[in-house]
Amino acid sequence: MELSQLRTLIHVAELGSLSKAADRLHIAQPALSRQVRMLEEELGFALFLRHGRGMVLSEQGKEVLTHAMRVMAEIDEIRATATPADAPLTGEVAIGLPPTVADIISLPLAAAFGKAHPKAKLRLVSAYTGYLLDWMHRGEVDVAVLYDPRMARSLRSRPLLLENLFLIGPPDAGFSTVRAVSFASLAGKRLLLPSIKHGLRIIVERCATDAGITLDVGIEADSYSALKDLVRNGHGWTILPLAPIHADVTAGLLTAAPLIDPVPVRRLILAYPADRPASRLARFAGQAIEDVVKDLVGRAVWVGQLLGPPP
Amino acid sequence: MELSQLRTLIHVAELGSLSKAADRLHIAQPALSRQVRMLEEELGFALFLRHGRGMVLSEQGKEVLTHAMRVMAEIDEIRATATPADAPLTGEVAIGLPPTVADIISLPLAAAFGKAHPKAKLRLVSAYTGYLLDWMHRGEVDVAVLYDPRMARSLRSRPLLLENLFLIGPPDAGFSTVRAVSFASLAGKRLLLPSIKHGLRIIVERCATDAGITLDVGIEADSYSALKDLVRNGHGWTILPLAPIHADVTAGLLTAAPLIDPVPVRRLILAYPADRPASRLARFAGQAIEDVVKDLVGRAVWVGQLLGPPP
DNA sequence: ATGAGCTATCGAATATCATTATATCTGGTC
DNA sequence: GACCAGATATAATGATATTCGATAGCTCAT
Repeated sequence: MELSQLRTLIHVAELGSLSKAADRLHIAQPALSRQVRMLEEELGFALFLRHGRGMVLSEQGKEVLTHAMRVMAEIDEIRATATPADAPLTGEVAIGLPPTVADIISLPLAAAFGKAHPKAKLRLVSAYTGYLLDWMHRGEVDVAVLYDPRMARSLRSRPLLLENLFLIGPPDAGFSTVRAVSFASLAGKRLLLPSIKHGLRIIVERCATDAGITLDVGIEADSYSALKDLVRNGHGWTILPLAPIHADVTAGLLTAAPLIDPVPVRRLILAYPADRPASRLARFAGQAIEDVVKDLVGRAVWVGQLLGPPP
Repeated sequence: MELSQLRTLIHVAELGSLSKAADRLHIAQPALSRQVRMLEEELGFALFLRHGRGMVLSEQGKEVLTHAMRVMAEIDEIRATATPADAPLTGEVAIGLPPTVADIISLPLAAAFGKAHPKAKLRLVSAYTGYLLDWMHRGEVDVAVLYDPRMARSLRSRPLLLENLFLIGPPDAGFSTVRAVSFASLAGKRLLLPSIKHGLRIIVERCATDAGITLDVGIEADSYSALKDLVRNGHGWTILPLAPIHADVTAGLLTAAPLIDPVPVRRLILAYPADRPASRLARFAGQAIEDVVKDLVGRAVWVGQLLGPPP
């Protein structure tokens, strides 16, 4: 088995054609034909199914492909060993972020990448934790911030932040971040919250139960920018982390107050896929996220308790 | 970069000598010299430090080595793709087990391997969770059963079993597995327990606190076979999972009773290293362990609650 | 039916790699 | 301090593999 054969496999599988792959790799097509054939002979089964217009991976071929891609990732790591740890890297990394988190850290994160690895291609994927989990397993996302799914069995994760949730109202509600509001006082107040499918809603409902009240939810909105707009226009209050609406608060468009008795908190984790080692860029991304979060918490833009990993 | 170069790197690094590696690989020494040199030229740094009696890895070389080994593991997986999922595999796998667990599952585990993969080399490593964690990180263990360390950040783990701990006494204590004993009734009784460093002792102490009593620990013994012998000879009672002493109980050498109020339980997890994908053999080992545990619990040899992973 | 587009095969040219023989280096020993 | 043993590096050579261009054979779409 040769590395060139694996590389050929990867490109042919992607392009679905020997000739196209030959074109891309700048080597003649018969060479690729031979490489594929030899690999198939060595393994004893067909990697591709030929059909007059090209070739597609067989089932076993798909499995081999995943391993081949891992091999190439390792080879890249070996090449990267040459360069010092903080040298600019190239390549791609996909970072998954929940929408509320993306809003607040996308900018500083991109800045950190621009400074440290200007040639690296950054893909910021904003989606709900459920989707992110799925994409992570499928290898389309390399690192992600998740709301603790408590079933991180196929993930490698480290705790990131225990973020406090704030009561958000329009300016005339007169909330202040230094004057806490008890959860019980929400009884009877009209609230705007995401639907029960959201982790955030579940947390809020549990707090309501603990406080011995039931919530009066006027409107359910899953989009949090919709929530913001509705609150700003006086349709009620909502409960969100402070970070993504911090700018609105300082601009006087919204007001926010800490909640207590109980304090609603949401646990954020930083997760890597467990079925393959994280690339250098992915590790850098994770570190950068931690740094950004630390900075935001230090500047009280994001309110919560930093969770370092156990030493 | 070629696979042969990486294989050479691995063997030379292990043997510390080009000539010895040449001997083992059945190729001439200059060939290896050339391969190493070419790899070094491609990477642009020294993989080995030459010193008249051989060569040792440089710091960067060590890092490259870990990647090279992963590459080889992936190549092995590709080769294994050829054979159907349940075909006999070859190779090696190291399984880490806490002593009490090793005692009860080593035999059926070895039997399962003998039947399914007779040519595979099995290494059963029996040690405390702390050591197993360490060895797992260093790549010397491929799968392990652990007492939940609750800090499995660099592990991929799945819950295995919530095992109940039993009160163990000599035959004349007259315990029965169908007659529960309350924790509170242990007050004033002479107990033999492992030292506080052990997870088991911590659990027992917490239960004692919950039950509002303090334990009278006569002898501390970390070796659990020593514990068994001491109990058998009337030096006191101890608290252990049922499984490893099940044979003694059926043989009438010891008696055991379930404890309640509270029920002391220990959480077992099945863990794989997270920094590299598990090999087929490792996955088989994990599956075999789950099967064995399931069987033992079904036959009431091991008393506890099976913890399937969430679907 | 026919042509476009693809893969498989063949032989010659080329490049690559392993081998043998030998030179060079290093570290310990007398 | 010179020598020797054991190890790595180098050179020349021959065997082996790989690539390339040309071409045959196949499949699908028009």
